[in-house]
Amino acid sequence: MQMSVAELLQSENFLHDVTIKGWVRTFRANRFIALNDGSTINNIQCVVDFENTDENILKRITTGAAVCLSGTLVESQGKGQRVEIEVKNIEILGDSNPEEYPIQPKKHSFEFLRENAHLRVRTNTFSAVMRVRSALSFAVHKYFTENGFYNFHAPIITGSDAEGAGEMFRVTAMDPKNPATDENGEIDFSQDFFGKETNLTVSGQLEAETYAMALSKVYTFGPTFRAENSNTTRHLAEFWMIEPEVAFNDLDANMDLAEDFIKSVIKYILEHCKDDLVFLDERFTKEEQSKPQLERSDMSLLEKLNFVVENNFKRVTYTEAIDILRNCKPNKKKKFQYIINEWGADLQSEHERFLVEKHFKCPVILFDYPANIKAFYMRLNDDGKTVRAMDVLFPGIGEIVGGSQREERLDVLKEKIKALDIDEKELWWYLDLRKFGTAVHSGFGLGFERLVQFSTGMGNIRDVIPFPRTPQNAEF
RNA sequence: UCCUCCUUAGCUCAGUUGGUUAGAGCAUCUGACUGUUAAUCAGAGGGUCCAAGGUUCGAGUCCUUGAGGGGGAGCCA
Repeated sequence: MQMSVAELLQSENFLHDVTIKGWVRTFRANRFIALNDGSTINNIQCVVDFENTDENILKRITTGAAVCLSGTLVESQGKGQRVEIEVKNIEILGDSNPEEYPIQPKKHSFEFLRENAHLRVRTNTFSAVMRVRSALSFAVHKYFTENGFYNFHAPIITGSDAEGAGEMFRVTAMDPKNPATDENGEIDFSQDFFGKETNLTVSGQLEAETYAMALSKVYTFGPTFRAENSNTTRHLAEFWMIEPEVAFNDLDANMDLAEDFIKSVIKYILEHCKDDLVFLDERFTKEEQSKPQLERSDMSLLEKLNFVVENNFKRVTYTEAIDILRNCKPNKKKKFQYIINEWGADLQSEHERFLVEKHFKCPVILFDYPANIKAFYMRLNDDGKTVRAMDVLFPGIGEIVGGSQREERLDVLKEKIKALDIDEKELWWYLDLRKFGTAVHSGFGLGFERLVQFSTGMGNIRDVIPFPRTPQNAEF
């Protein structure tokens, strides 16, 4: 009977004739194979009768080798594990030359493992992170499905350049050495594949709005591309974004949704990824201990996750936040790099961090931002100077959600578009939504990798996605 | 894009004020041992000190330029 490591470790009975396939993590004392198949963070100990085993086979049991073992699941004679496999037969499926295999049974730096991203998932940390990532992804679909949302696949290739969410990657089928040109020598996109200039999507929001205005509750969860030259621990050029959009929701309902959604998916992994989270919790604690005392987190990873699930996010208007910041110690003592003097200033990450990590000490939702620092589609408040925007700020990673109530009034939206010098014709279909059966509606974007970062305690966003794409890096 | 730090053995890292033959732990190989938990013990092999140029009697060490990487900032999710 072929079984996974996870199944065997949970087995209540001792079993004869079990077969298991996996990769060797360590081979100790010519006798003990620690075998892992990715089904769990834990290895199963497989005891080889080395005195009666061909020496040529024993030599091929090396770190990284793929093997098929069969034998009996028995109570372990040693400490450290409940059960183990008494091996009767060994088959080497795939050798792993120990002189060349980069993953050793020791601590590697994340930088080194990033260069070996095709092999790094064979380590405890990365396999744990990727299992949690998978569980979170499932929890996202589960939450929305159970709450009456329809999954909507937004296009990856987009023809509108009015999304305003940053630099885009151009999509073209033209020969870069010999592109079609018009009579002035300019590149003529009308001769390109789509007959117009096209890019990879930076957001599915505008398209999601169209679907929300028919299906009421929709969400997209897909790849998103930004050609920004961002070199930080929380930016990727290719990342996965979750964007719900709900007809008839105002900003309050939008904030309720964001908070309930985040709590729900974190609760899901707390219930379903216990072993992985316990491991990541220990890893996180060890890493924190190597940091200077001031920068250390005062909660463990599991404490942070439970805290988020059990406590309400603090909701504060931009105006209130400015008041708090203007009167806080670091501002008065000029400890901030950017001093907050007046209403209207854009908040820097040092200010967001202060509010979340020092002042409120919990997740914070900031809302009602000045109109001029936010996107054109956000609904203008009656005060004429703020918009119904909201950001969810998390400790350690900053902005995890950015969203808003959308401007549903045609005349107001048209004026905004005009003021920002955006070509109205580009957005004809977006404006149609306001012409035909317009309604209050809201939504937000949540960076999936930032959620995985928070959930796993990983410091660098490049370590929570299988193959990170960043400036100057698209290996694998 | 800006600021800052780093680049020495397969990996992680030491290397003093510029001074003879560049070190350690782990890994690998050889041998011993065998109920181990990143096994242990003994021995061996392993280096274009990121690259180019410069200062100097002498450069891993100082200077300049370049490349790659980390952290921070901006942009944002």
